Amino acid sequence: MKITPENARALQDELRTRVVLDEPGPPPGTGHLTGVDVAYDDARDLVVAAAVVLDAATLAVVEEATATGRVRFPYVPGLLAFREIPTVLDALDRLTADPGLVVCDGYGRAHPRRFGLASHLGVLTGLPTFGVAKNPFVFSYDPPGPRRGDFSPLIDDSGNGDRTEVGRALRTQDGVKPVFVSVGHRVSLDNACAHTLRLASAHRQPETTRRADSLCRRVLANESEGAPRN
DNA sequence: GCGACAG
DNA sequence: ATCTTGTCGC
Repeated sequence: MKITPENARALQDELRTRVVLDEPGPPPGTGHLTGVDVAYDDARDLVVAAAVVLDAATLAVVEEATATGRVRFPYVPGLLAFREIPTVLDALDRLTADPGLVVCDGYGRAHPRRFGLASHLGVLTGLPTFGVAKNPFVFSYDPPGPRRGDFSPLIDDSGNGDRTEVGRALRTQDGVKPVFVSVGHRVSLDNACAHTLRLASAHRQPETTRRADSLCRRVLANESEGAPRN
């Protein structure tokens, strides 16, 4: 059956039962960290995904891969994964290196049904994943302290009086707006935040996201100006 | 019913 | 996400 915005929510509820939340994940500074991101050209119906593997100890680029596809799903808040994941999976498949821990541009558990992009990608690939988003989406938080490393809980208070912690607002640079970290698959929140801080030593956003973002934008620009596609 | 709402 | 130049500051 084709996935539509109507049945996508039910699919999320089903896939959510496969998320693993009781593993700490790889310790910071070891193995590989892979950033994934996507860029769109809606007018030309094009989508380009990028996967960039970094050495966790040095943050040096180990390998890059991209994939191009057609836009198959509209942007619907809460259903972002269905729009982004097909092309992201293609890009990951083109990697030779072990992706290690995957860092997504968006949410994991911080999602209306606790199954954001990072959770979805983790379940589909089996890889440890977490998400780092630029906005708090529908959640609330008290501003963390002003220094790099300060954080506060990201709260879902949409329920019946409950205030579930779904992630963290994490300050990655002194005096700069925090990023919003949440667990995807097979990683603890503490560990995800530790990785994020290491990856964001020079900028607000983690190096994984910055690298993947610039790569898919670059490729999309080339594809749009008539370069041969694959 | 209407508006808000990751990217 | 995307549309978009110069400009302020380290």
